[in-house]
Amino acid sequence: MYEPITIKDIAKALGLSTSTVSRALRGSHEISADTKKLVVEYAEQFNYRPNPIALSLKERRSRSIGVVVCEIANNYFSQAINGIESVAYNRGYHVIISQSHESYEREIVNVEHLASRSVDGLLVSLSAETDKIDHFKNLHDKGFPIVFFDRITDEIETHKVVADNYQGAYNATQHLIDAGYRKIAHLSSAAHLSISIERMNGYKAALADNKISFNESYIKNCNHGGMIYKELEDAVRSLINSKDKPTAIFSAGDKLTVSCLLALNKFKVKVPDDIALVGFSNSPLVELMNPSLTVVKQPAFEMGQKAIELLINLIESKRPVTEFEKVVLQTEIFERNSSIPKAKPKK
Amino acid sequence: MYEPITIKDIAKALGLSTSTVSRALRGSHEISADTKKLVVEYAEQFNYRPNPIALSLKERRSRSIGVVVCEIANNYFSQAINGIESVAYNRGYHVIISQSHESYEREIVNVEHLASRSVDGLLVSLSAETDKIDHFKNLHDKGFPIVFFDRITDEIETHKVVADNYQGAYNATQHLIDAGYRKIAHLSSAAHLSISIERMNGYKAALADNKISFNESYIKNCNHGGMIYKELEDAVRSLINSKDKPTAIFSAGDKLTVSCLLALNKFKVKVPDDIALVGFSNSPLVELMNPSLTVVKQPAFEMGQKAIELLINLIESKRPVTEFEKVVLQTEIFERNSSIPKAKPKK
DNA sequence: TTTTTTTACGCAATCGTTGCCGACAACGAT
DNA sequence: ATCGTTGTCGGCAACGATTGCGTAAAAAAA
Repeated sequence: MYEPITIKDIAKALGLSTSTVSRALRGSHEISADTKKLVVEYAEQFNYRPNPIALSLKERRSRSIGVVVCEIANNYFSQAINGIESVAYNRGYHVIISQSHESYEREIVNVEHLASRSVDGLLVSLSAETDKIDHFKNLHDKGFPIVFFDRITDEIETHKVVADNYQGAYNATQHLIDAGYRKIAHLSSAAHLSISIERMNGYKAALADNKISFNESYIKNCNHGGMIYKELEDAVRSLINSKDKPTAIFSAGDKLTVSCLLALNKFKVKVPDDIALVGFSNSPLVELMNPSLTVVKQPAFEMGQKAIELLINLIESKRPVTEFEKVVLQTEIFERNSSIPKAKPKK
Repeated sequence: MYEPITIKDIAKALGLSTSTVSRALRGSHEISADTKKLVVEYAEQFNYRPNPIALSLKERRSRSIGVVVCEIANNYFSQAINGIESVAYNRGYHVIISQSHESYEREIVNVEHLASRSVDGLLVSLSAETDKIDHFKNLHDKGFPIVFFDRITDEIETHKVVADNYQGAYNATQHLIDAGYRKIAHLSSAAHLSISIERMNGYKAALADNKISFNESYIKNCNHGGMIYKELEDAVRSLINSKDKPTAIFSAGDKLTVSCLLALNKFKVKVPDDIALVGFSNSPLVELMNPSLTVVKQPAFEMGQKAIELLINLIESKRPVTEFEKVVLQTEIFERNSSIPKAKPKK
């Protein structure tokens, strides 16, 4: 079987003690040049690699961090993970990814699994189902390093990284208004999520600034964040069948935006002629869609980078950190065909 | 700071030895019911969790497996990873994902990093740049468990999981031929990859079976698997500018297919009127594209599941395994608008 | 009562590595 | 010749958990 060489093997082969070998390998000044050379060459020849598990046990840290997201098959998260990885790699950390699939139960299980000493810290974006956060609070109270990104919570004081969801939603809504749409529905994920609240506020503010009254029946929430297609389809159906049918939809999530277009196609609703569509999305493919989608894009890669930087700072900090940072990065809107200016009505 | 409770703490608090505590926790018959109850209740109260790192060191295994893929922001791989995760989770394994970004160097670094005793086995899909596989061979020769999936190699004898790329490519090509296209170009990833070879063979076989002569100039390879857009764009440009311009393109990869459509749009080539397009893709979004894409879809989730099952079997096998399995799963073709039957020419 | 068996627990080694302390030789200074 | 210093290196313990072996006390058998 696969039995890698250890420091003991080297010590035995060379007639030295393990401590001498260890020091020689780490270049300690207490070891003579001759011995060092001997040890280093032997180690190289037999391809010695220090056992990271033994090191973890000794140093009481694993040099790995856990990422808890709802889904990696989501452009926003896979881009964020790329950002996370790029920094983690350079700073000598492993990244362990776990998916909640928007389930509260699975999030708890994953967090427990990761936190029980196999990672040094956690990078978290809450699942859509999660409305209680005791599983994070307990860890955080014990001093376990956690950084939230994207879907954050106010109940825990720690570093946080988010996009400017308010402004992004405001811009999207304003863009629709500028294009001549006034009956704008809002399709969102679970209502309690931070991103949902902020985007909703941006949407409302844009309406208010344009003296458009807010219509409660235009708001549709999908509590499973679009994971369950039927939920989304029902929401879209009720919108297009409502008495005062909206002329545009602003959707607040990657999966929601795309699924919404799917549902509209299915219902033979023409976009943007019958209903315009603008949504949050990080997919590079929306440009190729029929019609090409106007989207608000989050700086996912940068958010991931910033989040893990903050986390590693927490982990490597000598004394307990009490001052926390909230990083807010700007979104960008890409205007395409799904929201081209509305033809003047009733001529 | 965060200092979790250990078996020693329990022993000290209860005036027992660590061995007694350990045995009590694992329900050994050598421990009296009273002592067991005492220990278990104390452990529960203080939320004791065994230190997985100490266990790893003792048992010489980490109960985690490494996944080496080119990119997780790719529908095929994120779906495959979901399959991997679903099985790993149930069998008590962690999954550590690393991305090569199609780079040979990074693949080597990642593999070394993972294999130096932080994972019990490896699930590998080769990067597009990889043409030497010594880094895997060395490990495999030492008895380190590896299972290849998707992009495999013939040079290492172990379990493998692939889609029926030959048949998938054959079907795609035949589909184009049935729709009236005969000048079919083939856009592929690096030529040496197993998937490229198999798909090329399927493509050639379909041409031959329909008595269409093979045209070398219709073959374009992107050695970076579509990671570098310009490479792909150059390939598409040279196809549409060639003397005997093809009327259809069969592309052999997720990123290639989508980028190809992007390039064709950019060059104002109408799909499918000017050039039809069929490609391998696992994106759920191709249905929404303009035009909706005809694709060959791989059973990614199932491939991931099967691959990790085989890997765990290897890891947990008592004696060295010498009989290896090659699992081949069928692809499925979804016919859409990018390959609708060609209008009769020259009327 | 004596011997044997059973019960219930502790001791110490182990996994691979590092930190601390002590040992011992060679050396120059006194 | 003695002392202190410096340069090299080994021994031991520790990180947290498991486990084979040993053994005291209690229970059962003689």
